[in-house]
Amino acid sequence: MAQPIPIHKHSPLKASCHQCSLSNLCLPLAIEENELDRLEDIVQQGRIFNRGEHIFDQSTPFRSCFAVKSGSVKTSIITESGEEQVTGFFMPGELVGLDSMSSSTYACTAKALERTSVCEFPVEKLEDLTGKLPELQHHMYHLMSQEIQNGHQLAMLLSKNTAEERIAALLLSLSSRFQRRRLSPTNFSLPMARNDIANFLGLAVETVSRVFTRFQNQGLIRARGREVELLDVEALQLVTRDSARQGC
Amino acid sequence: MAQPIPIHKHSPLKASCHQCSLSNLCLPLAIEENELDRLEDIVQQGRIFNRGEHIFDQSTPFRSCFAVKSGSVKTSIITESGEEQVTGFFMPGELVGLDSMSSSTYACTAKALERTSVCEFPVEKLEDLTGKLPELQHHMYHLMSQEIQNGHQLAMLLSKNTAEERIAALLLSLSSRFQRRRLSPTNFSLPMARNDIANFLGLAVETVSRVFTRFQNQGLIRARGREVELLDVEALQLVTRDSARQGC
DNA sequence: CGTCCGGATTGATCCATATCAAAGTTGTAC
DNA sequence: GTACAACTTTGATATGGATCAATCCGGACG
Repeated sequence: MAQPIPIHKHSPLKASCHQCSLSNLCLPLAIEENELDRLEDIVQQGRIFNRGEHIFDQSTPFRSCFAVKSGSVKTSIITESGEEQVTGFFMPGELVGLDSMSSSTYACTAKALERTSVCEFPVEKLEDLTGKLPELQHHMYHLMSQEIQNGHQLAMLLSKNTAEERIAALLLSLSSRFQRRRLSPTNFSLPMARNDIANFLGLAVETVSRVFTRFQNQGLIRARGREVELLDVEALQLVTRDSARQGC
Repeated sequence: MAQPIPIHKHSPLKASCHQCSLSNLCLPLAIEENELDRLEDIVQQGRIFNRGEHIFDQSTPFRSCFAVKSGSVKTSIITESGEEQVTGFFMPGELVGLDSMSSSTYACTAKALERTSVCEFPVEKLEDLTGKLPELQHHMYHLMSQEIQNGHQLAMLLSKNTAEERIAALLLSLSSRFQRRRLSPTNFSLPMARNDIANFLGLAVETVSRVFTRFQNQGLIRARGREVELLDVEALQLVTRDSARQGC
């Protein structure tokens, strides 16, 4: 019997960091061209997940970090009682799993929000490599530190800002992340449901919905379902700084 | 003219990680006895700050991480508008500044909550050293990852939990951190003001105060000013899991 | 082409916590 | 010991967003 060609699992198209369009965002960013092979030696490319599939969950033994190659990923913590707290959204070029480097199983659950492909970096090998490439080590510290800062930023949003401010901030964050990938910063499609936005921002779905329509009525955005157009970026930025204006 | 003896700055009592009582909590934790010298070579010990003094702020160029040796430290972000968001409290054995490793100036402001001494680890040297000691590198990843998780935990608390749950969680967190240092887990003195607690937990001071008295009336704690005694730890744990119970 | 179903929107009501206001308390400097 | 300043507590009121309850929409599928 002829084996069907195993598209994803066993054709690990080695050596494509070199030609990956995300090499200026992802880990290769920190590596000299001539050292890139060493990263390619440890990466497992091309794993694909359909919308809704888990890349890992809190019971999976922690082995690897994952770089999003295409699609998008939602991470969340599920409490004993089944409650979910969305902790982040990850877009192409971003690294998922850094929060788990202190645990034996993953610290969160990662789910593909759409058809998503990821590159897998086994941490043991990654740590070996960062021990040899100071630039890469530095970059890892950089990424982790940024993730800590993101957390603080989120905490700030949650504890001090109104629903409108939180949503404006999220839209602008997404916008700038699309822009980094040279996609339109004003015209994009949200990878996540209203529910996920609500959960992430500590709001009720209904509130998210209402704020979207309010923004729409004020001419700040145009939104139909997940399609969003930012009509007035400056005004949105003003919204996020409203808490600032209180002081004046 | 005889120079006065420069107590802190130039008598860097080299080599005291060896005999430091926190060596099982702090960075030495990850290092073999015989490699400990290499850490001591880069650490600057014994800097002392009085209550209210800044160890660094957001305009200070980022150079070093600081391990708390005694006392305690509050970190917070100050926004352009002067608003403060407390991002964490650090106790002896804990490392301050990990969130800044992606920036040229510190990402937050660190202030001594009481008379506090810290050990300074210049990051440049620290990165060199972690490149050579895989165990230490691993430990750095571990610490940073934990800080990310703390952030997620806090976000969860802020977005899903009531005032009582948040405060119970903080008390229990402090309790277990005192315990790690072999101090009483039920009888301690809060290093921070009600205001800082409120800010950290996204509450108004008045609410914090009210919850403290409510807990007291319920016989969960005894509190006079900053002195706290946890009378019923199990009940407090139940409080933090109240959100869980909703689901049953 | 209708039906069904999950997600999204809209409306009405309620509540936890903020906010405002005023004492009380503690520490500390003189 | 007195007095100021900073912190804490307590009370009364207001409100942003949660919650409850329909209804609406769009896409998958028979």
